[in-house]
Amino acid sequence: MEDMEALPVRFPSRQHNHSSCVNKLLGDAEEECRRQKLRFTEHRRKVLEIIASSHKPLGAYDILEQMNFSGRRQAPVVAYRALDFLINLGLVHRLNSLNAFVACMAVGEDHTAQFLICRQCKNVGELNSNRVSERIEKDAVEAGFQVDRQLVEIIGICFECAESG
Amino acid sequence: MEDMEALPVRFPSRQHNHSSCVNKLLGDAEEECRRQKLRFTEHRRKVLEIIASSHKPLGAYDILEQMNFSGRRQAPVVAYRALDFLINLGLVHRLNSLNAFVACMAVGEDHTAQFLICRQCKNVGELNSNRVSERIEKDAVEAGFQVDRQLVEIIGICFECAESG
DNA sequence: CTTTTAATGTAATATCGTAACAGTTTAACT
DNA sequence: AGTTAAACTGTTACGATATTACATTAAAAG
Repeated sequence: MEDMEALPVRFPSRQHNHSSCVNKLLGDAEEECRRQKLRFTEHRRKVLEIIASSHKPLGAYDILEQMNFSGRRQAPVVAYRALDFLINLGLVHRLNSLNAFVACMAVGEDHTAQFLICRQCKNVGELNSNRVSERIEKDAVEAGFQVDRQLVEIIGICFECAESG
Repeated sequence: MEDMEALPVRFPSRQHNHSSCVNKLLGDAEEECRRQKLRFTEHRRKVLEIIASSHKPLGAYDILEQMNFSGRRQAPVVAYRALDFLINLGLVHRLNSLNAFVACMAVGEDHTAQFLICRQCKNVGELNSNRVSERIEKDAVEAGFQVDRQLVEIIGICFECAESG
């Protein structure tokens, strides 16, 4: 028997308002850092803000370009350090097939994620299907493998691009 | 009701014989190229041979190191060109989380693959679970996404490593 | 046997990511 | 407050991964 619950999925629609995403995410980050007694420093805030302002994945060097605080160019390591922190907190995800980063769309929900990458508009959505993650877990175990982590990236065409040809 | 067929999975055991893998794969490659009227050149053969001789994923530069034909070092692009060719033929897979390449273990079976990456011994196995790929396909479609390609990498501990501590 | 297509050789360069280490800030503890 | 330990930052240098561009050669198709 199929599970009939609605499938949690977030795919950014074309005209949706980024600034509310950004604010929500910054708020979540602050709260999470307070809870875990971690420091939400300027670099970290800035990087999160940059990533959250785009639903297209950004490379580390794209992010760097937007970090020129006082005309001064930051060293790559600055971006990577902030990214590592944000990824560990679960606020940012890394897309391995693109060497790029996106903001998490389901912060704090203790979710597994599968990424939906539209090869036309380049937007990235997040599918949070427990059915998928459980299926992978079960089959891996059946094959004698102990799973730590799943990386699932799905390349294709999003709803809006399919409609508009 | 669950599908009770055996789950196709290939994980290289520690003492298995590489040279038979290599020979099988080279044979498959030749046949496939004949069928598709493609050229199985020296570079391509050599790269496939190198990759097939290892069940640990190899980086492009690892492969290059083993391509020094006449003491002469090849340019990176030589390896990448051969890799592209072999990947398109389905003889080699790319592991995005490692920037590395492994030989396909199920050539010609028209399979989808999920990769099992042991973080201890670094060996990589191939799980060919239609249940997984169909679950992903279904859920993505339900989420309004048209799937072209799935990239699934599973990080964990393989059977042999789990046993031997 | 010539035309066209595919593959190679070669150099240069772009892109992505990390190591190492000195200096500074912050938190925690007398 | 003053001291210590831990975390963060600044800076330089470098390593690893991957692609572009273009001239040349080899193979297949006509």
